[in-house]
Amino acid sequence: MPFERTFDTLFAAYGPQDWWPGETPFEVMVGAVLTQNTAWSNVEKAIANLKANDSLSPEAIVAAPREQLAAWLRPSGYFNIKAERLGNYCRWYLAQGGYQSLSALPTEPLRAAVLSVKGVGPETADDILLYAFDRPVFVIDAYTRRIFQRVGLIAGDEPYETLRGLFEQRLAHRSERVALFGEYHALIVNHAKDYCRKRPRCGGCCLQASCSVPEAGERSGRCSLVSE
DNA sequence: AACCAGGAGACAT
DNA sequence: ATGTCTCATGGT
Repeated sequence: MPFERTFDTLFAAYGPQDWWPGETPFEVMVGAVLTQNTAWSNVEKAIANLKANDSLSPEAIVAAPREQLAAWLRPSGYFNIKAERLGNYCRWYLAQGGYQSLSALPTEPLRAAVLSVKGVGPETADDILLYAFDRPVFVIDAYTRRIFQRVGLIAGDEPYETLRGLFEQRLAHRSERVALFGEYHALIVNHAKDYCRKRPRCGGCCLQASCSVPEAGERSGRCSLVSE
């Protein structure tokens, strides 16, 4: 059960992550779009701008002029593209009748619907499904590919859907899958932030026996999550 | 001062 | 199906 053992290793090292950062489902959705290829610290500033202008709602975002929205989103980078994508998402979201209405859909149809929004790809969609709609989908990001490639469990270049299916099936027997998947993805990202990013190019994979997650305060260990 | 961050779409091959 | 380019701010 390598997939479960990896989770146990990370959980033992870091404990519960209590993700996603965001006070409401809608804030989670906004964060999911804004964090595309972007550091979360930058996303926080953009969300703070929306809040400061009482515009963290689909209605306000749809009503805002593109220029205004782009200005608010500026700290999160790609602000013109993200203003467009966030606008697309909010118009779709309102047209579908909002959270309650969407919640009535089964997981796969809901996922297909979210994916139909231009600017929402598989990872963003799964962030939204998992953390805003509490659906048991496994999020595959660049870190996940890198870690499990180095552990030797995947090739690393499989299509997104292939990996999502693999992870979900290897963990299909577990209960509380929404909580498990949510913690798992959070732990992987946290591992990259709090450990790997501080030790770039250390030469191996942190999750192998020869490169285990160190005890708190320990400085040794090897990791190449941030690599080449 | 390069490097890269919790990707996705357009386009060519 | 599979590569390459673009988009952009901010921290290390």
